[in-house]
Amino acid sequence: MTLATHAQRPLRKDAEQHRQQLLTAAVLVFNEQGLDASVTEIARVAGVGVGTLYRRFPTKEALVDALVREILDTTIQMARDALKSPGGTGLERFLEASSAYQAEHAGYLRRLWNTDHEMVKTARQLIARLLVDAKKHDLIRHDLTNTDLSLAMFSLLGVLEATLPVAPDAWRRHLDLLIAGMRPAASDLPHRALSPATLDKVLATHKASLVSE
Amino acid sequence: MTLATHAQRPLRKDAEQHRQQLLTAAVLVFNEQGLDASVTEIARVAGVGVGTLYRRFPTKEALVDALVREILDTTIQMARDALKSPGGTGLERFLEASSAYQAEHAGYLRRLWNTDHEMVKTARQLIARLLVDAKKHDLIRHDLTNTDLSLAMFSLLGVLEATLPVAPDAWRRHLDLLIAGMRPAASDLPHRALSPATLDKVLATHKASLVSE
DNA sequence: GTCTAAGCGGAGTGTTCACTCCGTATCGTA
DNA sequence: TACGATACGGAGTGAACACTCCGCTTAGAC
Repeated sequence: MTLATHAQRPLRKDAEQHRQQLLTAAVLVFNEQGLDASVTEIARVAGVGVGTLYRRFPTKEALVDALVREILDTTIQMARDALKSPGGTGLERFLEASSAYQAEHAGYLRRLWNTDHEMVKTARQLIARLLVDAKKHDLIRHDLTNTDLSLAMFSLLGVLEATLPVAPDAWRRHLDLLIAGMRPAASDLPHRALSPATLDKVLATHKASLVSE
Repeated sequence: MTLATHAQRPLRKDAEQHRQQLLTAAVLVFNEQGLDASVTEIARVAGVGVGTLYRRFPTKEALVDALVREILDTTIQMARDALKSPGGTGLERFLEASSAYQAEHAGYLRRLWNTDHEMVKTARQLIARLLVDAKKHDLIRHDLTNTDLSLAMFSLLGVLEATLPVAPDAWRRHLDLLIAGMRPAASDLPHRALSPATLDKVLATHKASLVSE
């Protein structure tokens, strides 16, 4: 939860506390109002001035980035934990746990998979291992790919964004459906999966469009 | 494609033409830049002044509404056509056809299911009939509900929004997965489906949040 | 051809943001 | 306790946007 990332010299005690208050407030406000929430509002909720916010985070973008790192951090940890699950059940565990966690941060989830950071690569590699493991135990159909799982994430995001305020658990039912579709079956899925290279391009482009607007 | 909706007295010939140009331009621009695209840009692409745009559509919201009606109109027609399909295959046909069509209007799809208009009710009733028919022929699992289909729509929207510019067909693969999950299976989906009433509330709230921001 | 209701363009208006600047306050060391 | 480095607040700035207003233009009825 603390997510250090201290650069060089540690912050003064009060400054560090304000930094934490800002991060907490940002989570709260973004979840309530979405990414369009104003920085002024975040500062207000945190109980500090906008000046303080901007001394700690040079742009609004940087603030969101810090939150995203925090999510990625937790997600990676969840994937690592899931790898210890017996009998190839790790993937399903991970999908459920990470969705539940992400449901609490849906306000800025779109930024999650669109960062260049090493962390995204790490997360995707871990998930790939979960998929291999699940296939090995015949819990998941063999024609399912890593890119399919990425699409499934976007799909859950779409459901989350639509339902969260009113039906905070609706994503569970949808995940049920997705997992049912992932089970081994007599015939392969009709269309070809996205290539990893294409998916990378998707993520890169998506990021660009989020920034430009 | 023409979507009359003339109020009382017909528009002057040039005015009607400008109206069409504006609608066409709006589709183009919203698809390229999303709903945040500026009204000025739409007018520019249409080759008219902003004044003209505002004489035809009193607010930006009204312009989007006109586009949404156009999509709903087509979607309803597709559902009607699908009902004529033999052997309970109508639902799958409809899901594919309407997704393909909606992929060309992804820029403002979020507004689709959030209008109060009679058309949404009509569309949902038709889709419900498609579902009943598919179940009758044992093509779709019996514990699947209408609200599940709505969630599936949001899910596809999430995929579309993320992939469209780079991989315009990615949604097909995801739809494959969804449909695979909808097939009859030995056990029911673990979690309970959303009630229709809750879904209605979801849509209403979603709309409100779109307007306020 | 004339006349007028209908339509037009785009500068202007008010508002909302992200972000900056600087006079003041506080931390923490000696 | 004193003092410099660090941090603070929030008014101010410029840009972007939705929407309005009004002097000019044009369609189309006679």
